[in-house]
Amino acid sequence: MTDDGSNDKPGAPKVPNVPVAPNVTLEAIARAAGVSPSTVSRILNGSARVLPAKQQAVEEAIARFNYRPNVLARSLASGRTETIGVLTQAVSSPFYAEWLRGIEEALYEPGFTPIFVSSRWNVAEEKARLEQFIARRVDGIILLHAQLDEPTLTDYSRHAPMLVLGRSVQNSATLAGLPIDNMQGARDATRHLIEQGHREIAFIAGPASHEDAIERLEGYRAALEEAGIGFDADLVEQGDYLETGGAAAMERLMARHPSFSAVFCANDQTAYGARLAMFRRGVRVPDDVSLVGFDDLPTSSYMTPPLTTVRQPTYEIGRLAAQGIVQMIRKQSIALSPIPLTLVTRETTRRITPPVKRGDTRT
Amino acid sequence: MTDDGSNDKPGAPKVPNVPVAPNVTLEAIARAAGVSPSTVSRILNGSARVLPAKQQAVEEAIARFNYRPNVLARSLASGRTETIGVLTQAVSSPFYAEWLRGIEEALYEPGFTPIFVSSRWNVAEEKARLEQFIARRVDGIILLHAQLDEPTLTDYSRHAPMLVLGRSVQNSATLAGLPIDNMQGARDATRHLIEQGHREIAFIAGPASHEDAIERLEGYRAALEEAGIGFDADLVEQGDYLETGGAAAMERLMARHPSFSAVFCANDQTAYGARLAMFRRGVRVPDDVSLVGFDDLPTSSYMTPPLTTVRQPTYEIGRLAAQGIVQMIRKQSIALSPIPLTLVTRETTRRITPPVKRGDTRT
DNA sequence: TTGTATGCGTTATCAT
DNA sequence: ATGATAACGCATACAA
Repeated sequence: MTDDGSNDKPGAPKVPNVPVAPNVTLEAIARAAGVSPSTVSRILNGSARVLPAKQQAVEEAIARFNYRPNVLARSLASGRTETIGVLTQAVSSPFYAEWLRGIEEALYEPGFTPIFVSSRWNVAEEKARLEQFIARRVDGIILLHAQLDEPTLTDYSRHAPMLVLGRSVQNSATLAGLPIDNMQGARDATRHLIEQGHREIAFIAGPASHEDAIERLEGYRAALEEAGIGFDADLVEQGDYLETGGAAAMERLMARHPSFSAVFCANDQTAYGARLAMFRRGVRVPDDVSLVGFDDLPTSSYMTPPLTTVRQPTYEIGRLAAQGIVQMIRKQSIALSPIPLTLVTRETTRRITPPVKRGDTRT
Repeated sequence: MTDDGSNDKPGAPKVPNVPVAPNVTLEAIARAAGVSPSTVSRILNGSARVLPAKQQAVEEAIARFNYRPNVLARSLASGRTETIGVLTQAVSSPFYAEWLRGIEEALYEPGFTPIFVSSRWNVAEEKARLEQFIARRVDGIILLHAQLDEPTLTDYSRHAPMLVLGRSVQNSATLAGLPIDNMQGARDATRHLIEQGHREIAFIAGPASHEDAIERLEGYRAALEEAGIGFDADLVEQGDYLETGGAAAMERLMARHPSFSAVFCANDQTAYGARLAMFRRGVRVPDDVSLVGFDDLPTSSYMTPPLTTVRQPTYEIGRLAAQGIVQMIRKQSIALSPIPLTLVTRETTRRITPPVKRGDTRT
């Protein structure tokens, strides 16, 4: 294993011989310092007072051998892994990025390490990944948009406390949900359009299998109805939360029903696609058509023009989730209130009725 | 631990009682199936033939108890963790997203699990994370843009084989680099601009501390010089690889030296910022100024207009890296050739000289 | 083919 | 305060 012997590769330069000893054990440290393994363990964990002299000797030995405790052995013995399983639908989605960052940063201080995996929008894989977490004996689990049904989640939560983001569940000591108010966000966005004078407002929906996509559709519908405009199914096109779907939906919309003055997209990626489709057709935003997205991805403020959208405070949500799961692990009770979303008015929407009274038209 | 006893919370509905047994051990399975622990182990790992009868009995017991082997114990005993440490500079950067996806997917088949962490562009943290990997006894390590010096890397590679993406190192059995040809990519991009008739080509650089940022600057310079145009330091502004830096640099550029006809940005994010700055000033792209980025982020093809940029096949690089590290773990030799980059010509660049001869001007 | 015994590197429970 | 000693849950060399 530890042969640092003859390099048979001719011409391979001698690498500088740096002192990081492989596989030093706690026992070796104990021997070197002339104490018992337990003492070393105690010093490592600060779990008891030790004579300064021995403390010194041990610390010196640790430094000299560059000793690193074996996390596996430690976890096996202690029953704690200091590890949080984080399940996303897709690690690479720009939408999850900020969540992950929030989680990672907030987990750093209390000393937990996140393990990120993705289920690739696949329920079977979601289940497999959860079982992997359990097999790894994670101390807690954070789910981003779980698709599994609640009984199953409750079931898994018996192994480790679980926090589900973007979903409301029957809260217990080991299972909690942090709902996000998609309905309200979508309603606010639509209201904004209505206030700007828009009446024919198209909607490009997300996948019908997503709870939040449905909620956003409902928010759109609710705002329409409360304004007395009424919902027109003809103005709704199906997207898939991706740019390609947004572009395709927009094409269909323009072909079928070209009279709308505004489009509300179920998420920003969809809006990107829609924007491109309009650009191709020479439709100007916002001069000809107003455009609103949902999520406020980092790049949305750099679109041309910058996209008006509904902001999810994902980084903050991530932090909240991390703090929450740690509290659950420590068996402290937590109170999670639904996350409100806020409309960020940028430059893809425009008023199409004459401004009311002596309107001071600041956007 | 396993008290599923009285809920003291009044009104809490009885959750469906689902059968996932906590902490079943291999030994319990052995007992239930009437065989020895080793037999169970053998069946689990397929490490030896067993009588079909016993095989059946064991499998049935496993199913009945919903048994999941404890990964920690298994790893501690076997010395293998089936785990790959993946160090990024920032999990949330759109730039790393596709790499992670490639790595994750390619690691899936051989049965390895990636552990993603980020060092947040901090060398000290990079080191800390690496030591964490070692403490976790990962079987291999993939580094995305390591900042640590080569001797240190070589040192760490004694614990687990390491693969460094975007960098060339002295290859050995345990340390390998997969360089990316930034210089070539930048030169191609600049050449493209030159071929389009541009002479005054500005450059917004990346952070000087980044090797690849320097290479890109060199590529830009090389193309200029080989075309006899010559490098003009006055046309170079400092960016930071982020949108904000790109916007600020563009502002300075326009104020200081407004005569350029094209801008080449060290990465796409910088280009996004530059694009916005021009939009604000009413400078049209590509009519007034041509714009080229670097990286080809997923959203770049949805910019308005879609961004001409240098494409890094990140997903494929991720897959390559994953396959490579597995081979190194299996002590197979690998050959990594530098990754070539390709220019993706989209719509932010435009020819500013009359087309040569009967030019058929397809973009 | 199968079972027994030992080890993996810690933590934790005892005494002392 | 410190040191033996027994878990932790599994793999594996060895014996049968």
